[in-house]
Amino acid sequence: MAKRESYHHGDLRAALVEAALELIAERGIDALSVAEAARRTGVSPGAPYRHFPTRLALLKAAATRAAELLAADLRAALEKTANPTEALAATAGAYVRFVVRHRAGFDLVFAAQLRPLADPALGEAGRAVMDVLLPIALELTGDAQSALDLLQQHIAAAHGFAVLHLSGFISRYSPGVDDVAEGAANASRALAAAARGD
Amino acid sequence: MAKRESYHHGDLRAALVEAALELIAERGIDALSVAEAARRTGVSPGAPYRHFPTRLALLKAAATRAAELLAADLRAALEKTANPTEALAATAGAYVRFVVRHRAGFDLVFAAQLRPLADPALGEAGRAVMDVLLPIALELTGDAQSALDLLQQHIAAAHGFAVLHLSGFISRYSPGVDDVAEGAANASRALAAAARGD
DNA sequence: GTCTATATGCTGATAGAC
DNA sequence: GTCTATCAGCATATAGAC
Repeated sequence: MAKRESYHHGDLRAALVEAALELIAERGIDALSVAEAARRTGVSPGAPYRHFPTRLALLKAAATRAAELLAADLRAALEKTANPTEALAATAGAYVRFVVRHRAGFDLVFAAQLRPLADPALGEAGRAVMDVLLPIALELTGDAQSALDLLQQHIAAAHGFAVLHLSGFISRYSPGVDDVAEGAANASRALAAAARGD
Repeated sequence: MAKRESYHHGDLRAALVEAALELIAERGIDALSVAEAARRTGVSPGAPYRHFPTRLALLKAAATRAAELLAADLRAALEKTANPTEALAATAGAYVRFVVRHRAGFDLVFAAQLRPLADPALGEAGRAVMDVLLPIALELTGDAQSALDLLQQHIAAAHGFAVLHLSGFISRYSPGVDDVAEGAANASRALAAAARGD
């Protein structure tokens, strides 16, 4: 359902969200600026306010889009994984790559600042991401509480690898993204093994 | 060795670093502003430039101080730990508490932005932190490479727990810092067990 | 209804004169 | 150290063109 191609853009809203994601990828969440997103989209500084009443609204839209992209990446990583442990490890690697590419992950999608529960689209997108991971953890642990615990550990480890790589700590030991992704995958294998009660 | 108590402060430099750490704790690393640090210290906006040529220099000094405080917290956590696994777990919990309190940890101390290797004081302070953790990992694994791998996993997991708690993700499942610290400690126990080759 | 042009009012990083 | 600029970047508001 494309818009009527009225002005310079058929869909300025979507273009702004894309620009916002690019900006976040380059300079981080805090550096997102409505003015800069407008500049990159080739519109005037006031134009975004037809679509987003405030900077926070644009950030929420970007977070929602990020969650959709993340869920897709995680689902893709799950194809051709043989067992639950390897499935979990695959999502760890995919998550690291996602965060390194977009400079954002669960921290953006679930940022308290965005009140994700108050925004239906964002809340739903976040839930969709969790829905990809929860069945894997459940399969590994059997009961719901242990599954949540494992998932927390798994996500925390992957997120830590990603952000510490970005800030430069991990990269002084393993320079490439591939190494970092593999490191996170190994951590998740270890956590899965422990959760299975080995 | 106090300065000569010339103007309003005996030691403006130290006061500014403290103010910088407070600001970071309240609003995050990106929000550190020289002007605000000056305001809190009760001096004019230009005063800090007598001690720090640039905002980045103040940030480096704050990172150095943070590393010293972190090393002290980790050492304190190690007292009365019975075995290497519990020692590792204890540092995970202490690290989470530190990051939650200061809104900064390894990401600040080793931030590539700060070129920690080019700053002797910061580089040394960062090394001191690692020197607290390395022996524990070595005791667990026996060889250096596995120790580094374990340490990476351990730090990444603890850091992930802390920052995801801060952004609001973890806190929707476990509200208190204590729970989060314990979650990180458990993750490190699992990682240690796997590294020991269970 | 969607945008452009432009302005307001703020905050910050520095610079220079005292 | 102080004070007083300078200059930039941003969020957001408004007026009017299409």
